[in-house]
Amino acid sequence: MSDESTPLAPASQPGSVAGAPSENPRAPKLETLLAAAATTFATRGYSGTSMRDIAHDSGISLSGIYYYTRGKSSLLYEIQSRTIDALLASVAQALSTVTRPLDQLLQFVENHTAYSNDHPAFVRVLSHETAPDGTDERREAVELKRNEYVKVLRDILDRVRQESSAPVPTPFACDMLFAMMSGPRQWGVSDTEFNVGMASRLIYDLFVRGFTGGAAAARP
Amino acid sequence: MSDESTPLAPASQPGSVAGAPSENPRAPKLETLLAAAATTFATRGYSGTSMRDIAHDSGISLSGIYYYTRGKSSLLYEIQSRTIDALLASVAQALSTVTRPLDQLLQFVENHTAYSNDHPAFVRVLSHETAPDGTDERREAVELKRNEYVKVLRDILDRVRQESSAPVPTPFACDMLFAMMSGPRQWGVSDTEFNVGMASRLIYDLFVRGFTGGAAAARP
DNA sequence: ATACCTTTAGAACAAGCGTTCGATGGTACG
DNA sequence: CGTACCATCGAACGCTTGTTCTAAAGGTAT
Repeated sequence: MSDESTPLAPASQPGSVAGAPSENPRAPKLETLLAAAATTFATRGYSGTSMRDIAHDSGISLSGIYYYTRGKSSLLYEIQSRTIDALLASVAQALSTVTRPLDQLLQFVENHTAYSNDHPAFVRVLSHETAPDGTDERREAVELKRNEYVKVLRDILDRVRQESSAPVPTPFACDMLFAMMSGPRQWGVSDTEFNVGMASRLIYDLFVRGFTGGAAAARP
Repeated sequence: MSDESTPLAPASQPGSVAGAPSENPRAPKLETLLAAAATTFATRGYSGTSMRDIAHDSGISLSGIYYYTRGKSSLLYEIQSRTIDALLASVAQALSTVTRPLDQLLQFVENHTAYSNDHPAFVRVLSHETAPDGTDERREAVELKRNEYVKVLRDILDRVRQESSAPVPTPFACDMLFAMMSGPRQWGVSDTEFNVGMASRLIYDLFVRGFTGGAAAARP
């Protein structure tokens, strides 16, 4: 059913870290293309974005895009896949430095908020957009890894709950926290701008005080 | 510039309340149409929804739609306009019953959560979708009323803050609370299903305990 | 039966869509 | 110089889009 004619690129790590570019010569332009596509997807939505829009925004000609990617839905998949991979990797590294549940929670919040602040378009596309093309094992793969990411937070919350006998059920609290962290804001875009550290600390404080019975605080 | 040839309908109240249908004879079918459009917009997105999709889902023929509405973007505007009007009306009524800030906050949360639960598609379209057609005074009208709705909550939070000397800035807290209330959840759809009252109470408790220093509770 | 108004739907339109094709210029190596 | 390969692009394809046109069916009053 599926034609895997062009190998097209094994895909390096997503975090836009300058690693070893010698492996795939056309990787850097792919990166540019994905960044432009992510921005346009994030602002206009997947269905609201045409390939001509992406061509215009990326500076690559319409037909030139197909030299780097297999099509529109592949662009979306690549963006989502790289983003969730990067989130999983960076949160794993962040969590390895602390052990106490509340400290791990703070690490998770800070890591997620920071990444969302650094790559807003990518995170927005990951959490808000979905390919309507349907029958795809690739979408399921992204879904799987996203559940993995959610499970990391849920496990942390479970441990926090055991320590402090929190009254709010864990899955529900998990949803609430993700909702708080998933900027940009939908309703009343607050004119006051915070730096990333301030915002993540506010979210952490607000949530932990509400989740546990008021006994907050964590200091690594 | 704008052609207002067809009067088309002064539009009754949105809450799908059976009032006096004698005023506009084609109102009931318009209601059906809007409901179908809202559901499809909510699931497939505005750009991802074709007029043929709406025709199929509503049971009205493609060209028949244009007898009831002026076009696709008018459908979106009508949905959003009616929804924000209904939200403003119902929250005004709910707030008139109580005076203490914390009680008003609880009323707001319960009202918004209940309405979102009763008309999920409409609220989702209101908060997530935007007409890309651009130059429209109608979009600005919706935006204005939405800001009005946000201001209601912000004012309540200001009063709560004055009473309890909360450490979190009000606009930020307002965004957080809206994020918590704006279901359906984006990340890890919690398998546990609550009834509406339980969910709104959980959100209220979680938020108030985090916003104020832990002194929660309100009982009307 | 005639005239009129409301409501519906099939057919068609131009514009825009994702995607493909063939051709072009540019290096690298014989 | 010639050949092969890589990167790139304009033009075009078939299809879907939102919208309009035209005609006809159903109902009621004359």
